Amino acid sequence: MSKTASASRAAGSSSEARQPTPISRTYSIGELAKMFEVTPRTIRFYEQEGLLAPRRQGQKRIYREKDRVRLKLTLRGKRLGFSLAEIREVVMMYDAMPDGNARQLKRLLEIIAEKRAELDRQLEDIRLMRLEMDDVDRRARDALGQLGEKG
Amino acid sequence: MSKTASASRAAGSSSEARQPTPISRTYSIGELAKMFEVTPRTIRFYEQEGLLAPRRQGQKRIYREKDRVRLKLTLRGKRLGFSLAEIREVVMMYDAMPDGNARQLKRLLEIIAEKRAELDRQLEDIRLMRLEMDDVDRRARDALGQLGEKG
DNA sequence: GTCAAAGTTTACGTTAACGTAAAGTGTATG
DNA sequence: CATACACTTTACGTTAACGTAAACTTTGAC
Repeated sequence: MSKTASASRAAGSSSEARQPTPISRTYSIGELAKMFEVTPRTIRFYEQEGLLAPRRQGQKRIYREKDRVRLKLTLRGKRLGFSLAEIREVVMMYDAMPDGNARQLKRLLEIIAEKRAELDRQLEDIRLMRLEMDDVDRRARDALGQLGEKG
Repeated sequence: MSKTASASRAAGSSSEARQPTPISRTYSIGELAKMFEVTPRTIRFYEQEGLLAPRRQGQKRIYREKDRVRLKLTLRGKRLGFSLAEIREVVMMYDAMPDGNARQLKRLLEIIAEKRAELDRQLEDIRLMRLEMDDVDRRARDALGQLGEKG
């Protein structure tokens, strides 16, 4: 939010040989960190908070596609102002889904509905804030114009 | 964000006599607090952080329309995940506008552009998150349906 | 083998945004 | 006049989300 992080668009070379299993490669913590512009510390912290659960190869953490996706979703949630606790709630429910009982599933639907309502509120907030910024923008340009004329 | 604050819709009695100056009434800190569902402490804190500057009547803080609007904007910014420092930046620039020099005005326009870009990123994040939630929702309902059939 | 790079654990530090408690002031009301 | 209520200042406490430092292991390169 306050990071001014310009989204890094890594240009993939289009001449890569098709992988046999293009979906199931793994990542080190450093790779993920660079990929998402966070520190390894952050990723370990998310694990500690129950948001990630990478395999181990000896001592080292091995991240799979699923982990990468989870990290992506987590960071997206963060950008939208959700707390890690809130994000975990959704993520864990989602994982518990396949064998979930009716009560759990209904709870999940409830949570989803809540989050959706919050997103809707955010959309409205964004809309209003944009209007205000348009106004400020216009005034500033006007003022600049005035300065130019009589300057 | 994590407050589950249901927006309180205060039903205004429609039989109030028309105020002579309907726009320039004042508010106590408690009134504003209730109005926006925050504590007085929060409002005082925002003042301390340079986001509000109410008049005083003796020792007591007197808030005017302008202050109320500022508080509203501040809370909106917060809901969108902006820090108080970021919010202050915009608000103070805005206030310095009328007599602003060209450099300040351009700086303001820059800030506005940055914030706008951030809002756009948020819109995209919301869009993606919604898609994912739609998916989770559908799966959960399917699973519930299955349980109902073979239950 | 050794050196650098990347990884690990443990633990204390930091910042933002308030919460909470104590102690005092002002005023309207029974 | 006493009491209740809303307000004030001062100051220490708390939580989330990491940062940072220290000390150690693993691993590929030379």
